[in-house]
Amino acid sequence: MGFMGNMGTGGDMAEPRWLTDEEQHVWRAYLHATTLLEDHLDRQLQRDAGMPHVYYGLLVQLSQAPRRRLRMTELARSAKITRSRLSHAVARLEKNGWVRRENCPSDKRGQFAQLTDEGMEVLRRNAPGHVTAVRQAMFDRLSPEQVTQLGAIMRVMAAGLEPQDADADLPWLR
Amino acid sequence: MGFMGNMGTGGDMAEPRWLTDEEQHVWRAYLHATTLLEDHLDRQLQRDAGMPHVYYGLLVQLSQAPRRRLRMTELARSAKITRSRLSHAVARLEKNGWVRRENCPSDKRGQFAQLTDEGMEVLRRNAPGHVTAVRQAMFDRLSPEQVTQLGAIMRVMAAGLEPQDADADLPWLR
DNA sequence: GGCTCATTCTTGAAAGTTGAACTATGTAGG
DNA sequence: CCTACATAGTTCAACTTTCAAGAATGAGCC
Repeated sequence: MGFMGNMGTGGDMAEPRWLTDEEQHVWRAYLHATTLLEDHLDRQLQRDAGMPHVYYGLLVQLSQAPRRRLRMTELARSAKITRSRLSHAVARLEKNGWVRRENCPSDKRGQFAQLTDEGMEVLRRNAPGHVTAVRQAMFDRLSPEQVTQLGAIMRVMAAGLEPQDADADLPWLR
Repeated sequence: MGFMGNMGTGGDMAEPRWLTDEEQHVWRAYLHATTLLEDHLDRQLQRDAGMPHVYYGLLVQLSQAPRRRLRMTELARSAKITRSRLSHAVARLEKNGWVRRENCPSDKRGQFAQLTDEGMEVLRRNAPGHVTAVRQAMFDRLSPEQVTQLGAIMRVMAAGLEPQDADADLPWLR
């Protein structure tokens, strides 16, 4: 008996639609691939750049923002992490000298996280290795069609999980 | 200037093949979708079952094993986590009464992790909610073709990241 | 047996994450 | 102005994960 596929009826609980055999296999493959990849990138970046993948992603976001800085909330939103987590992360990156905090003049509650030159340099040094790792794990293994398919699939999933869609199944609240 | 796409040449460092525009978008979508989904499942299970997604996965693995038990190393391998992490996790699950440790008679170093009846019951209670969450996030949003495509893609990626493939690009070592 | 090396699993400390509580500031309405 | 509530960001404690080190057993070889 499984806990994703059909367990048979008989319980007094509402029966969901269990996963088909194919769906179970896809789900398992998804879990394996995503956890292996995230672990792989975490180790690669921890070894080469001295920070986990999420932190590296924060630096990348900042590097692409105007004046290389973003409000904390904005950065948290675009990196898909909580503000609490970001506070800790930025504190650590600041200690490394890769990010600097700045007060927001127009809103005294606000803070900017700004990428320092040193942070930019860390990014420059590690970008080649990181891109290579991503390529070897994903793009060099997939056909062009698969890359396109993956993009479409991931966009659909991400759209369904965006916070603002939390009430998407509660239309009567709108 | 980006750190995944072409940054232009001119550095003294070996230039990797940067990501194309489409690859960058796919990569971004992949990161968003996977982190949003993992966060979503973590919160759902933490709220309903009182444990993170990885721990729930351990119970699922055990529930499908003969006699509902597995050697620690085997469980770690199938769940794609380190033995250290598993040790801590099982300690916690044991404290909850959901897993029990047993000595392996044929190898005195070995330990079995065995799912308790209580653990089985937790699984039973939470399986419907969990499957529903997975379904809403993934299978109910994708076409049958996309599900098949996703399976193929994830299998390719997972295969390339399996530990034993660490030397896959070093054929002269074999 | 005894040596060496591999394997299994655990441990402890440091690092990272979470969720709730908290401070401070902004905003809307009387 | 004042109250009430919302938003921005931080902090604390509890929890989880990682990495390196360690204890115990197994396996091969002389």
